[in-house]
Amino acid sequence: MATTTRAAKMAETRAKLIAAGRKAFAEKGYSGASMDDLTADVGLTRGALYHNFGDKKGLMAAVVDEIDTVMATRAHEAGQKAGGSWKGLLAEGAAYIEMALQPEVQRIVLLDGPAVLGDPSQWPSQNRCLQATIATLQDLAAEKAIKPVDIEAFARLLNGVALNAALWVAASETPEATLPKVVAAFECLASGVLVTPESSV
Amino acid sequence: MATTTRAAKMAETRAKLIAAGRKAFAEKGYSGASMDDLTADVGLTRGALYHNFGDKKGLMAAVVDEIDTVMATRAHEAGQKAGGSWKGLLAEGAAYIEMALQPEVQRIVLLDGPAVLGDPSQWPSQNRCLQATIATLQDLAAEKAIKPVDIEAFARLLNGVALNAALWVAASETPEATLPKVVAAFECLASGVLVTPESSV
DNA sequence: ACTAACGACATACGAAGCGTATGTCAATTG
DNA sequence: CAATTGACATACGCTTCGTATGTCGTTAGT
Repeated sequence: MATTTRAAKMAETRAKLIAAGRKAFAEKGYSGASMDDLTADVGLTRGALYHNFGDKKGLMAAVVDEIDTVMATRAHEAGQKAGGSWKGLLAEGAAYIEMALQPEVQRIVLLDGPAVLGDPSQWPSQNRCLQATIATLQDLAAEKAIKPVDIEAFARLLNGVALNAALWVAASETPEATLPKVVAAFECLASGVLVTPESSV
Repeated sequence: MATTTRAAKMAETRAKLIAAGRKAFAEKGYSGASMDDLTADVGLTRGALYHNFGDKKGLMAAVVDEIDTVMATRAHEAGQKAGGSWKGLLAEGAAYIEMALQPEVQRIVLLDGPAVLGDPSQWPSQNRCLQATIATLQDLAAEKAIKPVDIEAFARLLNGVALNAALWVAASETPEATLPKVVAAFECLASGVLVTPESSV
């Protein structure tokens, strides 16, 4: 396998471009990032970019998808580790909030992403994460632990809260002090769906 | 008063530019809106724009502030009309969701605004709206009707839910059918703060 | 094995758009 | 009534995006 196949080489350039885009978009913002510069940073030109991703927005979509997918899996894992469906739901939300504190996530996924790619609820990666939340809520519904609310709507709102919460925490002057208050408020909001106050399912 | 004073004339050009910006930003998006075109639409040039607002972002800030201020007052009025603090909180949220269904609000305030101006929680107009929500929550706290949660954090999250909810409703295939489900989910989330389930304070 | 087609990427070109520097004219002021 | 100020227009340079064209290595067909 000393011979690098062409497909592998192309995958490598794609990976390099995504990495460069991730860095540039995070540091300069989407509109501030120059395609000439970011391709040159990895020893390529815009030719490679337009061949692989179509246009600037295409690279942005790839970058967002990568970050978002990692976030979804991490949140899901956090939910699995917690004991019980209800604890899992809270852990999932907390994990989201904490991940969204990274400047890279803030700038790319929360601020520029919606402007460039449109409503996040339409992104394929967001939908993946949404499925996890919906599954957890369905478990709770099976246990008769929650009110008869539309599960998809509730799940979308819950995810939205987590992202919004992170946005505020990061922008606050003292993020460390704000974080626990926000997590508490998040759990308070989420508990609205429970039939029995302070349940521990 | 047949003589138009200079200040009034300048205020008029400002108003014309804001109106033109509102239209262009809503139709083309922030990055797609050309300053040459939008100023020409009201019989001016970019000279007037850079003199009055500094740069493109300056006009965007003025446009967002105008829209956001109207939204805040409308939501506050809706809250006042409802009977009781708790009903008022729900009415406020519902009003926000419904206003955010307008394409103009969607595009300018929810999608492009954060990318151009940064985290919405830092906008002066958003803070005005936040104060209203906080005041309502403080009323509820005085009535001992809610849990001892950090009021500012809860208020920010609640506002975030409303905006996020609207974003999803507008993007859904059948907004009319989705709206009631979302409002129900919103009320479910908000009820998490109550000490007594299904209160009617 | 040799040539023809194809794919991946580079280079060259044209078209906007933004921000600034400079110009102009009316209105105010002393 | 002259001088200055302020509101806005015009002109310019710079950067950037997207595409159209070119090049070279690789694969396929015989």
